[in-house]
Amino acid sequence: MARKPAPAPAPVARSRDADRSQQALLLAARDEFAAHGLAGARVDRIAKRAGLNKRLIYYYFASKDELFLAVLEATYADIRAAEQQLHLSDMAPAQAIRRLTEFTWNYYLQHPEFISLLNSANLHRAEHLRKSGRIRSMHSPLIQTLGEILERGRIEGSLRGGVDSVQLYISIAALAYFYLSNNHTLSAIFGRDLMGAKAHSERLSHMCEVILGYVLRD
Amino acid sequence: MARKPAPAPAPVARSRDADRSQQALLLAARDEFAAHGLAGARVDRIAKRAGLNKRLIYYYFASKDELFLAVLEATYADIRAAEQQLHLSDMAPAQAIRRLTEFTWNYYLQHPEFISLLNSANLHRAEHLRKSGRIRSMHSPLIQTLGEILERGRIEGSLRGGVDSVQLYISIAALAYFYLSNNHTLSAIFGRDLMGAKAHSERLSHMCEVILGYVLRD
DNA sequence: CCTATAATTCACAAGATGGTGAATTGGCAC
DNA sequence: GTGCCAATTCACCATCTTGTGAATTATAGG
Repeated sequence: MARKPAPAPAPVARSRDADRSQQALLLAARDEFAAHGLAGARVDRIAKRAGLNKRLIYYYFASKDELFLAVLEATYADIRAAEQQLHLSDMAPAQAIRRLTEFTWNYYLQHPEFISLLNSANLHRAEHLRKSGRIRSMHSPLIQTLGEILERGRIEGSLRGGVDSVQLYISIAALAYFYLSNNHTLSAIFGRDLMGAKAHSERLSHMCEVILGYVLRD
Repeated sequence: MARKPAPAPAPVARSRDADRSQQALLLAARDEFAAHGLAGARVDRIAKRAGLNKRLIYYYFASKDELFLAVLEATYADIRAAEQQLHLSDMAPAQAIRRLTEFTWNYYLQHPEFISLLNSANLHRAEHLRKSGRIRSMHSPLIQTLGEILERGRIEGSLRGGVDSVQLYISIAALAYFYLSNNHTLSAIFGRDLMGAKAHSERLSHMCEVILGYVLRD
């Protein structure tokens, strides 16, 4: 019955655990960077949020900027993993594009830190990303899949031809991202709540109409 | 020939000029905030860029945050002034919407600081704007104009019905804004230049196709 | 048990940063 | 020309911020 002590690393709770500490720092840093931007983020606050000594940030990540890069890498890894679950290639072309639109909207909605972090990365001209070989090798495979879907739809006659998959991908992302990223200024200007459940479902409907209205053959 | 000394304030170059100094600070601040964000911006650098003593920032604007607000207000005033020149009501509905799309694209393209400043404002949940009565009274009149255009098009049969003018306005802005705001991360991921002249004209074409494809009656 | 080393804590420094009180100077009205 | 006030300069501070050298402690392996 009783097995011998597992040779595989038994995840016994230790008071010292490098992996756990790094993960805690990464999570705390993600929240801090998302909330305040790179320059507004405070290293002390990250350590406090993680419940760890500030020195560990430099022990594991060397500097604030490298920690930021690590956060970005983890963030991209997360969305890529979620994209993997989509299986768009198994679906009818129009259906696949609707699915991608819905996925994009829901992912951004459920991961507001993703939007904020990307904004910070762009404020710094994506210099962190460009230095990261790890991210450059993480091109979204979605672009190729999307291209195949568009081609399939064109051949079978359900979709119009001449659609650039990169432009389309950017547009789908744009319609969701901008609404969520700029919701504070937009609702200040329009005096209209954009973040209620009803507003959200209306936005998604609108997005699908715009995107499908564009790709569907007349 | 020679007129008498103008009774109106002769804009003789004075070594001391409150208006000129405020304007210089505002411009320098706009560039600094756009380049580094609110937290990343340095008050000393703003003064230096303006060629003025740092103390003047506090003399005229009281604090870094109030200076940021002043920059936002000026920025909004600028785009509102540009929008005034559009005269969309004089045009055929479809033409007006194309015009608005082109205007939006070109304005963002020519005013990258606008994008960066809005991102900073949103990072701070637009708290600056919400405190500013001056901006809350600056609702974009474009929304109403756009609503009228959509209605006009629906009646004459050139445009489809059931289009929400706020959703449409946000979508037009989104397609331009996201592309330009996120161009660094996007081109890092896609390995494709997005900021060349050709890429720009392709993007504008795509935007018009998407928007017009949506509003035009089939 | 003991030891080597990885993980963590501690105390601190060097410089930057937003902000301010008080002195100074230039221009305008008389 | 002179006096007044706004515009500008000067010197300075208190605090915050990233980062580090060295000491300490837990843990795994022998």
